[in-house]
Amino acid sequence: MSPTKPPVRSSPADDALRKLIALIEDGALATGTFLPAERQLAERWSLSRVVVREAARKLEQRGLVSIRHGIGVEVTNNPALPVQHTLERLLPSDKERLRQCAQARLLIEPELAATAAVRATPKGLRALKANCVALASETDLARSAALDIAFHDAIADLAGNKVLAVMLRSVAQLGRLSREVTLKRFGVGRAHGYHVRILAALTAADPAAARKAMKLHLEAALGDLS
Amino acid sequence: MSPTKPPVRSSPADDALRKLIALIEDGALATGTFLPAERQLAERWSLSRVVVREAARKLEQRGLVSIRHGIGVEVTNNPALPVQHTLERLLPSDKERLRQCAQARLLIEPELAATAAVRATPKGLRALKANCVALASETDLARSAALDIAFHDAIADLAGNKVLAVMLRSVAQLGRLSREVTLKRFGVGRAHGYHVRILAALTAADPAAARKAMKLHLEAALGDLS
DNA sequence: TTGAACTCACTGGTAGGACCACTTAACCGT
DNA sequence: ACGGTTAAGTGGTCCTACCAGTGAGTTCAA
Repeated sequence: MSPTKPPVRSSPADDALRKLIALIEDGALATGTFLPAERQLAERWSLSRVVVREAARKLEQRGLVSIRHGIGVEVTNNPALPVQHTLERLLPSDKERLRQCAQARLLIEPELAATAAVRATPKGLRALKANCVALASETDLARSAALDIAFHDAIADLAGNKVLAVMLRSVAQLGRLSREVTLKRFGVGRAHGYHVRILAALTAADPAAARKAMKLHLEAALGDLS
Repeated sequence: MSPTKPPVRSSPADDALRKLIALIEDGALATGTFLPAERQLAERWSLSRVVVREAARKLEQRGLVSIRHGIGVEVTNNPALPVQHTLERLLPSDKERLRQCAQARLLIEPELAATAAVRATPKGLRALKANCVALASETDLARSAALDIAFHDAIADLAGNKVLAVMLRSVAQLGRLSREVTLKRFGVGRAHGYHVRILAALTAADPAAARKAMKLHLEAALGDLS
């Protein structure tokens, strides 16, 4: 009798998940802001709190939000997080994980740098330069590491390949602590020097030079691990 | 007074998640088998059904299991799945996603092939050969595509870098349908020819030849997209 | 005998209400 | 002005009942 039954496949949980994703991606919920409370969303959408909860959990697993007990659900939008989880599970040994991440970076990043050299925009270059300046005068270790990662992320974004960008971001964040060790041992000066050279190659729109500079940088930084 | 309070941070949900992960990774629950019913696990561990549920959902998001209404929770162990989700969300456009995945594969796979050439074991090579033989005589399109993906996955495993392997697996599965199109248009013959050449290079333990053969294979297959 | 429909006992999915645990900020007495 | 208390907000957990798919066994008619 009712031909609309079979075709529709929506379940309440899927609906809630989709709605939340839409809210976040449409910019209605910017990163750093908080989602409405679970109870509110449940009432507003006429759903039980359970389904809202599960939708939020899925978002958390996908790196879109961060759920904090007693605080709320914060929009983080870190697509690299699920990849990090996967790699941490697959490679429990810190040492081996870092080694393979290093290998991956050595393969991916020089190519990203080369691509970025030909696709860089003035705006992007200015941001990289600002990062370099900030790194030079930064004394706090954690912030230095964050700036370092941001520099590499920005280059990946400039290259325009989101697939490679999210992969790089994942492995880079996984090696975050080891990077702090390196920075502590050698200071930020060495990293800053390499960054400047990479930036120069990008500004000159010289792919070969960018590739080479990035390769040298990584080999120096990653060589410290052994 | 009680110094044991602050240090312990375990929450019921985390406990359940950890227990399930342990069960799966220790081999107590092989892939393809089913987890005990939610109600059973809840009673067995003296937890509410909610926390067991949430643990199962997290496992699903991480690609470890697949939850099916009315059936049960099946262990799948597909670490590439979360990465696929991420990429699908980041690149909604099929065309652009495939283009960037192709670029990523072109960068990663030749290097994996080269590494595999020097690290291949007799057992691994036999498996690859069996895959080649199966592909040659396979007529079903979907199964052919699956064999194709399996061939590339096996090479990634031989290379020994799980980071790159999971990345490759993700992008390869994302391009699964486009691959079926290619296979349909050109038949399995062409793909089989390339695979044979790659296998020969691996058997000869010749990294340069393996790299080149893989590069040719990808360029041929991916060129069909344009 | 065969086969199609039904029944029933599973599975996960949803609902609603009560309460626990954590955070924050406002409040109040010292 | 300070420090502890309180209260209201958040997510976290529990319980119980019920809804919704799935599959196997049963029944009964052709």
